[in-house]
Amino acid sequence: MLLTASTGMRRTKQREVIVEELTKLRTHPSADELYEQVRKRLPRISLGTVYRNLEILSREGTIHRLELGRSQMRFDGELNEHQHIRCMRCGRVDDLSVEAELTEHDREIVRSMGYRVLERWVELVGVCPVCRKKGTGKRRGNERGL
Amino acid sequence: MLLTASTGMRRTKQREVIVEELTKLRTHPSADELYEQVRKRLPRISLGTVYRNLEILSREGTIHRLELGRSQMRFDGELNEHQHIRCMRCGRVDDLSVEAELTEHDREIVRSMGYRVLERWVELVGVCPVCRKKGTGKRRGNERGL
DNA sequence: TTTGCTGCAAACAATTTGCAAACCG
DNA sequence: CGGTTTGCAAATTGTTTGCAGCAAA
Repeated sequence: MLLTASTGMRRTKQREVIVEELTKLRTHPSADELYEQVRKRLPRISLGTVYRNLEILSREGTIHRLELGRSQMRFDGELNEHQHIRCMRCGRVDDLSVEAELTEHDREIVRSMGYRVLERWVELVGVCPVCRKKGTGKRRGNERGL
Repeated sequence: MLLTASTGMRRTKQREVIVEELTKLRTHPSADELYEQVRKRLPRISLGTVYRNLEILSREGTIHRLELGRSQMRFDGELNEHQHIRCMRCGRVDDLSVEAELTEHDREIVRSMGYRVLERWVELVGVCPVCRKKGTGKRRGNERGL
């Protein structure tokens, strides 16, 4: 496991197993699913511990938190609108119009997986101008820019 | 407002105002934000009514529910992984490797908006092979396929 | 008059937090 | 030892649901 020194993070059995099982699973598990998996090796671990570690580990850049699940749903009166840019700090969502069409090759991949695609969702995640002015605040481990 | 006839939907003041305010707001409001807005015109409306209407209206295709907010967060031990395909019926998420690079023109647009982009998220939403076999179930208003 | 719809409150589900004990360095 | 981390339980937050009365069609 990376990052134990400078960050003040400690190496605990729980954290170790959480990372191991998460790396092993290739299913993008939810916190709860991962909890069930980890529990097979550490029956007395609590769900809260799993949540706390996922939070810390993703902040340190050891794991990745799929930002698709922001806690709130959002609605739009405009139909056929699937491109947005979202601020990861304040949750603000703005419209966007970028290309990102699927190639025929892409379609073929999807077909071969047996999926029927109904929506294409392109979302850029970043920091909005307002939050950028407010200064850094809580930064992610691997902030690089695209 | 569309769709009142065949669907058995009724035209109520609440529904009318909800659609009006949602169309007026260009901010992709959360249910709660929309509730606050609607309350200025209908002070006695309940949050439950707003939720129920958003559900009905999006099922009928009058508004769009941004699927970015599925209720659970998901985690990944693999970093730099941002392309997925998700089943809208069962929530299953599979890896995917499609193009969808940003063009230089796209980058310019984003820059001009003042955003700093840290993640590019491409998600295809559809129906997975398992759910397709299970048959149609609850269908969306405007299912077309991409 | 027949359902669908509403307000209200209670129920749920995912996640977070307070606290005292246990543990890492 | 001193600060982190843990297990547990209670608290929060966003969303859904049961119900009795109200109101469109």
